[in-house]
Amino acid sequence: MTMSRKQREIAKRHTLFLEIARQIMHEEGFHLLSMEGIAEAAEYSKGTVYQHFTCKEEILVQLCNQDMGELLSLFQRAAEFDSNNRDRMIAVFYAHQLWSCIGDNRTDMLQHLSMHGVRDKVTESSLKQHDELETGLVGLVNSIVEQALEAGELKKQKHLLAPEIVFGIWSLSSGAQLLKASELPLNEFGIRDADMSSLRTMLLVLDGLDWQPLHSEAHLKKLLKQFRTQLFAEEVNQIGPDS
Amino acid sequence: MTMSRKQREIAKRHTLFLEIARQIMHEEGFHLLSMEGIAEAAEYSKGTVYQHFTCKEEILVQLCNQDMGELLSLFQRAAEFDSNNRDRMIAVFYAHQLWSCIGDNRTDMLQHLSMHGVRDKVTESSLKQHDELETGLVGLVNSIVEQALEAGELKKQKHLLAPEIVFGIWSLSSGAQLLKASELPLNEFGIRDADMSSLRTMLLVLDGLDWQPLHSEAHLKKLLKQFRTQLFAEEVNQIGPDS
DNA sequence: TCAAAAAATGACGTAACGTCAAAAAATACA
DNA sequence: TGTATTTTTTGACGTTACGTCATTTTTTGA
Repeated sequence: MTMSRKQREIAKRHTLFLEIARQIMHEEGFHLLSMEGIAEAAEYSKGTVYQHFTCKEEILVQLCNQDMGELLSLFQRAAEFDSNNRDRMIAVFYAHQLWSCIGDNRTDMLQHLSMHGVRDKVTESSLKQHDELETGLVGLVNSIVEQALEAGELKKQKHLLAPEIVFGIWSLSSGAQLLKASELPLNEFGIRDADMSSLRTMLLVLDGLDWQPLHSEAHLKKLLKQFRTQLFAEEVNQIGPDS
Repeated sequence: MTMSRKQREIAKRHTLFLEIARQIMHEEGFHLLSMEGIAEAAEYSKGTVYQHFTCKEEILVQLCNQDMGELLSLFQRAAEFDSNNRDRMIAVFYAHQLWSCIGDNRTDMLQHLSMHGVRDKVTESSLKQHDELETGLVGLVNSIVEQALEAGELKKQKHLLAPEIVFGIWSLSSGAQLLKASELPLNEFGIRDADMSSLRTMLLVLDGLDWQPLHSEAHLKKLLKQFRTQLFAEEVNQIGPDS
C-alpha cells in the first residue's frame, strides 16, 4: 500500500522527531529530554510533536522498539550461524554485546522503559509491539536450547527446563550490560574487559550444563574471529578493532 | 557522643521522613513520590523536608544506603558460614536473593539510583557512603574467591581473574533480580522459579570453574535447608515457607 | 518576661507536561 | 481564480512538582 504525499511527509517527520529525540537522549540523557526540546530542535511547535507521540514515554518505547528490532535481526543471523547449537548460542550472546556497543545508550533506554510507571503511559500498540519483540527474542534463544536438546548436544537437565536455562543466560547477559553501563569503576575493581568476562562466564555455564562440544580455547579464538570477520563483520567495523 | 534533645528530635524526624518515603515508594512507586507528599503525610511543611534532604534523589540514596547496609550484613554472615568457600559463595548468592525478597522494592530503588542524572544530584557524603558500601560488597565476594584460590578449592583460572569471576556472578545475580522485578511474565515463558533458576545457573558457573567440591544434589538440598533454618532463619521467616 | 536565635512555613519563581481554542495552511469546489 | 471547508499547526493556558527564601512561629536563655 502506497502513501500519499501528505502521509509520506508525516512519516518523515515522525522519523525526524525520533532521530532528534535519540540524539538528545544520547547527549544529555533521558531525564533532560523534553518535548519542547524536541520541538525546538526540529523547528516545530510542541503541539505538533504531540500529534505524533502521546507522551515522552511513547517516544522512548518507539526508540526501544527500533533497537530491539535490530537486536532481533542480529539474533536471527546468529541463530543461522553455520555450526552447532552451542556456537549459535555463543553467537547470540556475542550479538547482544555487539548490539549494545553499536548503539549509543541502548541498555540505558531499555532500563528506563522497564521502570515502574512507564509502561502504563505508553500506547497499547507500541507496548504490544514491544512485548512481541521481547517474546521473539526469548523464543529464539529458547529454540536454540531446544534444538541442542533434540540434537543431543545438550542432555535434558534434571532441574532446569529449557526456558530456565535461557533465563540464566539472559540474566547474565543483561546484568553484565547493566553493570557496564552503570557508572561503576569496573576497572578499579580489577575487571579488565567486562564483555569478555561475561562471555567467559557464560561459557562456564554451558560447560556446567555439559553442553557439547565443551570449551576449547583454540575453538573460542577461532569462533570470535569468525564473528568479527564474517558473521558480524559489518557491525564490528562500526566500532573498530576491539572487543 | 550523646545528642541533645533537639538533635534527637531531628534525627527522629529524619527517620520518619525516610520511612514515609519508603512507604510511598512502595505503594506508588518512585515516580509518584513527591516532597510535598512526604511533607503532607508527615504533617510537616515542604520546607522542613528540605531541611533534611536536599532533593528527592537524596532520599532515594539514603534509603538505598540503608538497604545496602542490610545486604552487607547479610553478606558478612554468609561469608562466615561454617563450611568451605564454595558454600559461602552460594550463601552470599542466596543472601542477595533473600534480601530482595524481604525488602519491598529494593531492586527497583537501586535501579533508579543508577540512572543517569541521579548521582549528580545527590550529596557528596551519601554518594561516598554508597560507593563504600558497594566496594564493601564487591570486596567481600572477591575475598571469598581469593580464599578459595588460596585454599586450593579453586584453581587459578587462565582467563579470568578473581574480580572477573565476581563480575560474572554479580551480573547473573543482579540481572536475574532485575528481570524478576520487571513486569515480564516469566512464568509464561516457562520459568517456574526465577530465584531457583538463577541459583542453579550460578552453580553451573562454579562447576564450570571446577570449584571444589563440585555440585551434588543432596548437598544442595542440605545447604538450602541450613540457610533456611539456621544461617538466615530469621530472615526466611519474614516471608514464610518458600524459595 | 522578653530579646535573640533557631526552626517551620508556604508563597513564589521556574520548568515541563499535556490540552485545546484559535490561527494558518492546504484542499475542494464553483 | 476566489472562496468555503477541512486539516494542520501553533503557542497560550492550566496543572503539577521542584527547590528557594523572606516571613512567621517557636524555642532558648539571660
